[in-house]
Amino acid sequence: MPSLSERARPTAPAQNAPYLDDLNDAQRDAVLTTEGPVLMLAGAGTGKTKALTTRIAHLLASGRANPWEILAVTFTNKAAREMRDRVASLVGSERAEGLRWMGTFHSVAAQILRRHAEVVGLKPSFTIIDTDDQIRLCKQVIEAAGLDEKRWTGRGMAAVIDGWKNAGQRPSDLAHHEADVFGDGKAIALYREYQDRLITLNAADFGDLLVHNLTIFRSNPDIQAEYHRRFRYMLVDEYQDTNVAQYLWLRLLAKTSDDTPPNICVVGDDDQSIYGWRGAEVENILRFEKDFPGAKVIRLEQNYRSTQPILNAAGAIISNNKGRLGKDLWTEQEGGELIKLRGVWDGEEEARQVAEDIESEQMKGRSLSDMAVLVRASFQMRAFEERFNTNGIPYQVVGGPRFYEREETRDALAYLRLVRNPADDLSFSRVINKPRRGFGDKTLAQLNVLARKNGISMAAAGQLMLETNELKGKAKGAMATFLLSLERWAREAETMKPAELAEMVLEEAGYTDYWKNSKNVQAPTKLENLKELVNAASEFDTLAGYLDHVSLVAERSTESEDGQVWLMTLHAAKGLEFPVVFLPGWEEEIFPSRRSIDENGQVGLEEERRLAYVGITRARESCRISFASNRQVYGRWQNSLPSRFIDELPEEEVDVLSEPGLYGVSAREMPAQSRFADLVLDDSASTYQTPGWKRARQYGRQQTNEPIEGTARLIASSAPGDETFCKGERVAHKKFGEGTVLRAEGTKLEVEFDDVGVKKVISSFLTAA
DNA sequence: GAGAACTCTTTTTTT
DNA sequence: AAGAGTTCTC
Repeated sequence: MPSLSERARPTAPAQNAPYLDDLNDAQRDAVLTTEGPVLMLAGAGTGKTKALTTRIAHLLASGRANPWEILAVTFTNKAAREMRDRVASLVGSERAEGLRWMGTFHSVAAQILRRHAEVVGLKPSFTIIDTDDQIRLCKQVIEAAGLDEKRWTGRGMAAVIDGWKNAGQRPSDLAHHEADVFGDGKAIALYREYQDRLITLNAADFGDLLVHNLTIFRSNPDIQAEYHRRFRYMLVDEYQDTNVAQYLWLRLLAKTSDDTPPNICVVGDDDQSIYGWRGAEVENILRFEKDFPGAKVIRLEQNYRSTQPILNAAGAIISNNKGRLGKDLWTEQEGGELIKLRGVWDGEEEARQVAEDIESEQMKGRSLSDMAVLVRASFQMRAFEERFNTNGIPYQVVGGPRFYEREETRDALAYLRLVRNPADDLSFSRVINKPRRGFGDKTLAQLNVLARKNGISMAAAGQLMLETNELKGKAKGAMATFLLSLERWAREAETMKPAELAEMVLEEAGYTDYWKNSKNVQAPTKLENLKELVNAASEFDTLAGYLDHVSLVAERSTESEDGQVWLMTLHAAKGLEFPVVFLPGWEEEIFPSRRSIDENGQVGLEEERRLAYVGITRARESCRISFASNRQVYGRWQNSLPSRFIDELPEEEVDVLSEPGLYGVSAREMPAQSRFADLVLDDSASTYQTPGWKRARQYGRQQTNEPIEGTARLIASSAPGDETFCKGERVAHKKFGEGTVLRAEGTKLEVEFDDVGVKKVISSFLTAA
């Protein structure tokens, strides 16, 4: 192996290169420290991608590495694409094209696995199955094991297996007691059976891509060494989101025979680790310096995105987390709008207020696409969509159903997968009777049994049934035709372009006609989608390349439109920024999400808090947080308390816009220590002491320009002197329906509602029934 | 094998 | 509430 000095062959005086000019000191340091391990701790909005891409450009421009010697991994295709584009703009597209090891963890791992598939018992043509197929396969395994399918679901089993794969564990790596986590003590056996079936199917799930890589590297040191030598420089984006398998994978690739420190640069922000629920380990980043002794830690703390109040608010919230590496974001900007906080009566009201705010910003000349509504969970989106529709505000949802998850695209792809890999029984059973060919459940079960018994694929079993004359009448002819077509398509696939092939297969299989003849109202759309699918295939030269693309690039419809408000989850917003950000639904149980805390306690809470941090730091100029007193969840009304994160906001950075008295829970229900307890209407007609309140009252509406129609009414009706109700009386409530008063203390009542159970309410919200 | 009636589930999401 | 999935019925 050539020594470091021989390898380095600078062609340009690096320190003067033009691409270094608009970097700050920390960024420049991150670019120029090319040798040895580097941990780049990059806070939100500190120019991380810039540093990363400039670093790659520098490695190329200075002659330290050829494009194919750089491994650069990200989590999403979007991030990979952005990285490639930005490197291209620095060093030209030819050199950027050569970065063939730049991509997602999964796509790089898939490339490696294709070359060494035999090592783990796969053929290079293996199929990459998605979550849906994974669940279906799990279901089959559960059924075959004779377990109660009600109790043990495919989804549950897939989740357990995913967890193990995220941790890099194969069946043989598991401790015996792990068998108890699922399926009556059969968890490990089920896992093993699942893996066996995958091999028979010549298929790998997403987790396998990484886990098989680990197996390959560990059992073949020469292969491991080959890749280690190849990847002279390694870069990892969003390191805080890596799971154990990815971590081990990186360590294997970075491992030198002589303990030379590897040239690995990881970039991340422990405060933005929000994917723990899918196996990410913040510990990986917290431990980096131990893992890679002598690592240089570079902190990017100058923020180029947000105003000081926004940074202060975000910083105050995140400081409640323990075990952080610690960063302090600062900005050269001065002043800026305070965080606006508003409490409202219910979810609809909240949406109405946000819509009004958006319209008033628009009136001031702000583009709609400069504003984003970021919610904790997607069910919260509906209220906003409805409101935006009634107000005629154009909006775009990020996320949602993906192209490649639709029925018709999955069917079409199943046909193509089957052409490439006849052993793919999942695809086989998906399309064998679509369009109808006269194969019912019976025949399918028969095929399955035969295939299992002989250890052959269902297609082969079909052939066998033809030869033994087990099929009769229509089914016989149909099976013969289908199998012959498959063979023919496979031959054609060798020469035909994927797009032509796809068109031909769908046509000859009768799949296109299937939708043409369908009375389904969506049939025309589905036909459109099929066309689009064929279209997409025309960008690829090989069927293999195309299928890998659709498996690994679950592209969401991301074409951003100008003049549309953004609506997305906090998770989807990571890495993005907007001048105006709305953060609705800051209520206990919703945000922080109850489930998160139930399942992961303090750890879960801290992740929720990081989510709050991510949310606030998306805002450039204006950040508006709101919470509602009542909300409909799963079709039931429930009342809620302001999120604890609201209490963690620094008072001096917050402007409270709510009107007093609108909050419909009693003061008793507020956590006693809450500084915002004052927001709640209480017996003594309340004192409002927080600075925000004082400001709000002092300046009133003139300053905030926030007419609150709905609440004004509510306030008026909750004035003292309201009617009161007695125990046992029947009452009616706008949202909760009718009920009986259980207890009455002044204006505060406990009512048992017929539909929604016992609630504490204030008399002003009730009428006699 | 299709349609109706029923039950169940319901976060965040990439690959 | 609503969608998905399942079961039942014809």
